[in-house]
Amino acid sequence: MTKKRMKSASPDITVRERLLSCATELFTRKGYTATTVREIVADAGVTKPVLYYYFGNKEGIYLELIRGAFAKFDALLDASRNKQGTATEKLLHLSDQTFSLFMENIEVAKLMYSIYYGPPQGAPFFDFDRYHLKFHDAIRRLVREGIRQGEFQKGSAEDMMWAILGAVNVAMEVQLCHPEMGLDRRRLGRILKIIFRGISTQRAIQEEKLK
Amino acid sequence: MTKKRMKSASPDITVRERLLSCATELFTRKGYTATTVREIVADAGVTKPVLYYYFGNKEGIYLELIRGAFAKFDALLDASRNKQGTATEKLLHLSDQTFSLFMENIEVAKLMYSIYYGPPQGAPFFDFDRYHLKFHDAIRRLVREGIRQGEFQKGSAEDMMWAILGAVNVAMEVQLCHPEMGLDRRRLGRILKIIFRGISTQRAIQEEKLK
DNA sequence: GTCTATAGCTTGATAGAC
DNA sequence: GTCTATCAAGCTATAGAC
Repeated sequence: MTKKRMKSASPDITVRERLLSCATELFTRKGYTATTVREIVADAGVTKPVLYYYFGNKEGIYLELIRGAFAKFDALLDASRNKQGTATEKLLHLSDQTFSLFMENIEVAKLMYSIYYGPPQGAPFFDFDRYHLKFHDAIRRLVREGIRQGEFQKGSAEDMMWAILGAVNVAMEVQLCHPEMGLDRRRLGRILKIIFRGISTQRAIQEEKLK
Repeated sequence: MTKKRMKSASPDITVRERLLSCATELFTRKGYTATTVREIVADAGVTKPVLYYYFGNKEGIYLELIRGAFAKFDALLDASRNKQGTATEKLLHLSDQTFSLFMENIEVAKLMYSIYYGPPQGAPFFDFDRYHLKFHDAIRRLVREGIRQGEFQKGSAEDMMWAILGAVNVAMEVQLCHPEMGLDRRRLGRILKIIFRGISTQRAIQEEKLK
């Protein structure tokens, strides 16, 4: 069984992962169109049929990259629904988890931004907005919960949602382009605290000690 | 003089502006590389030499677009320095003005995002980050002023700056991709009020009535 | 000068041996 | 699962007709 298979002791995950990793790097750096299948397989140290075996075609490996990242995000949103605690705690946790996931997949994130904002490149369509909306909804739901519980002020849940989203969003984008600015998890947490203080009731501020 | 010049009664500004407008639309929709000088002049209803007369070359008309928008932003920052009022008022005003300028130049903004985040397209370099930093600095300066005046809490001006920037930033990006979501000037103002409540001292909250 | 046809290269994709 | 060898479609450049 383990005869001539030294390299694949950890099974074919290695080759597959290496292909995904190289594809991400190239798609991000050169763009989807400008990246050739030949380059990807050369970087991964395999031959073309290997890529076609695992992913079917060029669109396949691209979609796998994107879908893989968003599958993790879906799992994160699911887990968030079962979390215990105050709305503030849940919102902090969701934001932190989302930001961390973004950081773990920063290369894929760069690619997504490039596709989303960049010029048409013939890359297969992916509904990024669907996930934007999912995130909006998750935050809005928790904000409404906080209002119901008397934790947040009675006011526009929509406005509060945008304030929170703005903080998470700016943290992600600064990490994307200026990681040296140090907008890390800890700082994002502090920025969110500012916003929670802005939307909390006096009572909640006393109890939670948001300073 | 006005013999065969009916069209240019409002002088050649019209032609120049029309070229800029058509170039923006094409660069944005198809990308810098994919747009040809031929297409630009065809859309503008002029001939190639007209473009070369006004802008020298393809890079020239591109840089003129970008520089034109940022020149207005520079003027706005200058005007902001001479503004009277509390730090909160100044920050609201600066944010509102910046957002409005963004909206007035939304097509150019789309192009900038496409260049900034998109794949390399051989477009001439422009230092977008310099303007990011200018905006950061302007906000940070006003936040520090607010802290000195006892208007904002003693705390990290950096964190407060990011919270405010996050709101302005998310408003711009939502307008870019989802104008139908209604994140307009008025809503941005309300979102900022939330953040100001989060960073203000109790005294300032009483006086300013940030609810 | 302008146009067109074609040679030659690059690309995504596959067949079949091992 | 991975390789060698090869294909068909699309692009660029240019030779050569007009």
